[in-house]
Amino acid sequence: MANRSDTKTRILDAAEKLFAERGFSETSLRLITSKAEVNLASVNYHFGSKKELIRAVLARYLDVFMPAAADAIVAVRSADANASLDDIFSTLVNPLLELNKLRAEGTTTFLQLLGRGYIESQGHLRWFITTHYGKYLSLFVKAVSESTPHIPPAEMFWRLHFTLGTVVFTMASADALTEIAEADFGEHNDIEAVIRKVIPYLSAGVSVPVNKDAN
Amino acid sequence: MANRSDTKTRILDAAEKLFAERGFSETSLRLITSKAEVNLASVNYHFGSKKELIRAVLARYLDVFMPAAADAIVAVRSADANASLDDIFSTLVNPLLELNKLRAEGTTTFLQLLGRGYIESQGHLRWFITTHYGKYLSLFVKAVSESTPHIPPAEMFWRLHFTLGTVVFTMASADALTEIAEADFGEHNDIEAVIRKVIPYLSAGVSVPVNKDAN
DNA sequence: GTTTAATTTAAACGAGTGTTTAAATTGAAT
DNA sequence: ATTCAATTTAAACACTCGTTTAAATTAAAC
Repeated sequence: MANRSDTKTRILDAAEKLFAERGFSETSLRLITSKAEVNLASVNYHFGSKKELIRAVLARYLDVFMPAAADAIVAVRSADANASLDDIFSTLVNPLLELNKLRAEGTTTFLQLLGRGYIESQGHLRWFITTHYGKYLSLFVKAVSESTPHIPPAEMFWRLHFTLGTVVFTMASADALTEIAEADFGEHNDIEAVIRKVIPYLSAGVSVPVNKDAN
Repeated sequence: MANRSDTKTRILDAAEKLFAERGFSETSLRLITSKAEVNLASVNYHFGSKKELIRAVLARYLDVFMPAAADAIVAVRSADANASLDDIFSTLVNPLLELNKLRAEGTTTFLQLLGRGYIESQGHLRWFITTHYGKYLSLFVKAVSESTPHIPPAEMFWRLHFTLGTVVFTMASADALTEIAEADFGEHNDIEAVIRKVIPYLSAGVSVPVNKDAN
């Protein structure tokens, strides 16, 4: 046993779990390698550095999710050229849930990693995502913008970042929130339930008419 | 010169700026004390520990903002018992902008600190805020809930956390976002403009009717 | 002016970090 | 069986971190 890819995978599996739970900078390589039951130095041997390990962890999900999500959006829009904003957002649900087939808790882990990434990273991760997956992001922005033509581009810029904040923050603390919700209201929510709760919230916010005479 | 409170204030001023910019764990005491031009050990002498310094930095804003915001909300609701959700959110704008009179860039700094706090803290800050300012938070939640009676409590729990995520994330990266917006769309936004952009977004999301037959 | 307390200072401590090194081990090809 | 490259291993390196210590300095009280 223990062929080449085994150690690499053990590291990735342990790292993604810990990164999602506690964030990147709060997770040491020693903690990762002890959970993975591999030697400390093997991280630098297989990945070169901690930064590259972080990128590899994210890439393993993004390489699956991004094309699937793009395909789904293209399909929906060619089936219905006037797909609503809610339709566009809802289209992302299936590609997200498909990640559970990739690995156990895949959807939650991916969303939490995404959240940690956007929250923590100053530069290297943002750069990595926009340069490697920029064309997908453009497609998403285009689909959203064209489904809500009454929102001017500058306003849409802000609203999409509001949306990113909502998703990222919610997912980074999703575990804690579902626990509180269960304790306080007795309703159990899995990750799909949370996603389906957030979509109407986002759709309403992004598409609300701009009040010209504000202030 | 350099009497007792001078050193303390120099530390707080330097710390809040750096904490807001780079986050708590990414800001070392050595960086703070060098910017403040005080000795490294004076942080532990005056504040006891880094954690207590973080709390002191936040308390300096919360002690001003929380009572002012609570008063404003009470005033609005007694003037108009049917104040809308938008009214409630808008009521917070003035207390926020008043922080600019406390210190230069006070509003931005406070909101960014709040964002960093909710993003980074695992326990001690959440505990500090809820135990010291819990009664104000309850008042806010009550005001929001009663302005949107068609949203059941469990759903409101989630939507308020979505809202928290939007605000916190937007503010933590507000500087970067205003720069991009200026470069890409040529429109300059100060902190007040961003606040006034986010309020309609939040109001629409929080108050959107619940779709019973979702899924 | 002397005493006493408060504050500032330089230095070190101990623990933790990512990374590198060089030797040991493994697996496959000859 | 031997060679050779790939991989794993234990150890050390160089650095940063928050915190503590004990001496030096400053300010206040008597």
